Amino acid sequence: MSAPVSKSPATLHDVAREAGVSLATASRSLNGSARKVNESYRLRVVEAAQRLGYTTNLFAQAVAKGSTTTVALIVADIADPYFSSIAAGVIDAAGNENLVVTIAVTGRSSERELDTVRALRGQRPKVMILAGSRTTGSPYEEHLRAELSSFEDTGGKVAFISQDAAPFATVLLDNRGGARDLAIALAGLGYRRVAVITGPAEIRTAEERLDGFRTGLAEHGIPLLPEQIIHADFTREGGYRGTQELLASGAPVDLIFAVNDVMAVGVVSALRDAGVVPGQDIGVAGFDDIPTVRDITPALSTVRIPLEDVGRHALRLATGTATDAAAVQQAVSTETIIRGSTPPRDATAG
Amino acid sequence: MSAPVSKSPATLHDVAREAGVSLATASRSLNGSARKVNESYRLRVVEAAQRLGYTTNLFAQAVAKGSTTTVALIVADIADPYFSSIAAGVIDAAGNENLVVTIAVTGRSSERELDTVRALRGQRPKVMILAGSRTTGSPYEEHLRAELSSFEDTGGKVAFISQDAAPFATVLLDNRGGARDLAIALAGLGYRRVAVITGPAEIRTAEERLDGFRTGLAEHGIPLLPEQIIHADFTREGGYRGTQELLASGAPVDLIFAVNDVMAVGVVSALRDAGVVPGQDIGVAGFDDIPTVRDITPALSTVRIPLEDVGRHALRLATGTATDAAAVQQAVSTETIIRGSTPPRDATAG
DNA sequence: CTGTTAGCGCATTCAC
DNA sequence: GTGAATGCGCTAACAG
Repeated sequence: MSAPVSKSPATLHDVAREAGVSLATASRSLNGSARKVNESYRLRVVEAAQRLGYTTNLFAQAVAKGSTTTVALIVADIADPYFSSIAAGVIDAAGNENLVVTIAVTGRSSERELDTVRALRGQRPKVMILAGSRTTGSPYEEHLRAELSSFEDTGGKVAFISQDAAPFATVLLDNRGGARDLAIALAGLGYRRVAVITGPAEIRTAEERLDGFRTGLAEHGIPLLPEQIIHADFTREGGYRGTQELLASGAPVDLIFAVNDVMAVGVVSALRDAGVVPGQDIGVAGFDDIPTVRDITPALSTVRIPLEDVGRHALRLATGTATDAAAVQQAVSTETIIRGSTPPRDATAG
Repeated sequence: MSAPVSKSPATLHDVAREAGVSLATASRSLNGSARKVNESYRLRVVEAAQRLGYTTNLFAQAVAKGSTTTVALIVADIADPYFSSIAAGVIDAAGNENLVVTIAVTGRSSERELDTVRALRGQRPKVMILAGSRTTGSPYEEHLRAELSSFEDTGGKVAFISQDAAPFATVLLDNRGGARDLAIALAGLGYRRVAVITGPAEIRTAEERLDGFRTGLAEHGIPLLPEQIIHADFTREGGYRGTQELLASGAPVDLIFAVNDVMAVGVVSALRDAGVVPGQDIGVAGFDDIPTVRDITPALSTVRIPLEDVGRHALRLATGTATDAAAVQQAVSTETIIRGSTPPRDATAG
């Protein structure tokens, strides 16, 4: 017994024949164009298509029209809530414009990022959105820019999320300002001996947040010495290990700022595992306001970034749907959020 | 001054001309085929391509070959860690086979799911992976199956994640068995008065877990009465509200089982907000073992599903890369994980 | 092994 | 308005 022969999908040609009209008429009545086809014909075509289970072959359409309906999104790690929230926003906005989004991950490797961009160009996406944070000093950065420029030269559009990546469109995250505001708020709560757990030095987002935080502290006359800064992976594990390292050093601390929430979550767990009560013995703050930080104990103080909006923004910026037509950069406002992880210091300190 | 004219991307034709060879030779040396082209020619072609910044137009390639390198992944909500973890697995496995994955979200609407599948068919993906859990009694289910069957008839392959969706390939999640084992473990710890916060009745995953849990309890002679079962949204908020409802009812409970971790997280927060200490006053357990449940307090007891593996599995199942060639269904083993949210009852109860 | 030619499925310009 | 013919970028026979 032979397996059922796999028929190939119905083509526009089939539909036209079934409806007894020409290929051209079928095309016109099914897919856009300056519609000027007799309603009765149109109906017959639509019905024939229905009967045959016809679906436009987007690839073929793309080849014929020379343009696609694809947007490529490149993230470091889709399982990271930071990126998955942004992805949700991008996908949502894309849906509104009838665009399909393909997602690729780089695992935070600049090399893979470059490879990915190159591979994705084969898709001839209408736009490419790079959500990973930029690194400094990577030998691939330059090639990446070249690749992206070439992509734009050939009709594509790219949008970055994070820091300024001129000449490309960018949804600017105010890392410095947000961190500065947070530092000021925290200083106002009475924290004085702070440590920062940051990411690898090449990650610009980490550096900017560290820098902004330092600035804010300085405004309150609080120093941030090199030994109070610990570099670790930009992940939950990084935050965890960084905290262990900090604790081991015996440095007196009343506050730990982790440059992103995912790390901060690791900080909180590490503290607890070490018998230190987060929020009580030591304050903890993060950055991003990912969904889970409301649910850990104590709830985490952080800097809110409207992640989904950022994703939506990026897409609209790239497709030119953004209301602010001229804007090639859109800054997103951040908001300091104080929760239980950083109670007023004078009230809780021993 | 005029804006730079957007050149169109270099075509294979351009490359061939630049290299002084025929179109066919260029094609052969650049993209696969049974390679048998003179090395010196190949080199010239490759260099020319490099010089022109040529990238294969995957769309055109797809049209010509009649097959694509796309896999479509359909999830309820990409920002939900359950789905984003699965997505990470799918993307990872896809990368190994040089496949690009496009993601679409349904927001848990069967109607949108159907629409999405239809739309995605236009992409002529090699495989379609449906990760959302199935619903029962939806008028769209039938249409969905028809659409998917038609998709398979025309050469596509579909894979489901969750419950049996014959005749389609499925990565089977042992919801019943996992929940049963959990119930048994929990009963063994001394819990007796349990409540379950489950999802909408149409969601099969929720029903299966509820059912399995009930079975496990029954084996210990513990009943699960209707009034001890609360239906809520399949989300964090659902868990939160369901708990409020439960608390308001005044029913005496020593354990709450939420049918998924995301809901369980809501349960824990609701308890805490109500002044009830989770894990101490009332035990809490979930299902899935999403990453964050390790980091909430107390850490959540749950049933572990290797989410990323599930994603990888699904892809391999669909592409036929699965080692177990004959398998059209792959069951994934679950593991009961007891953490701080369900300490031995006799030791903690007042 | 290389070049020529004919499609792939669709959009579109051009006559009718 | 409608249909026939051409081309999009590429692959796959097909000859040389």
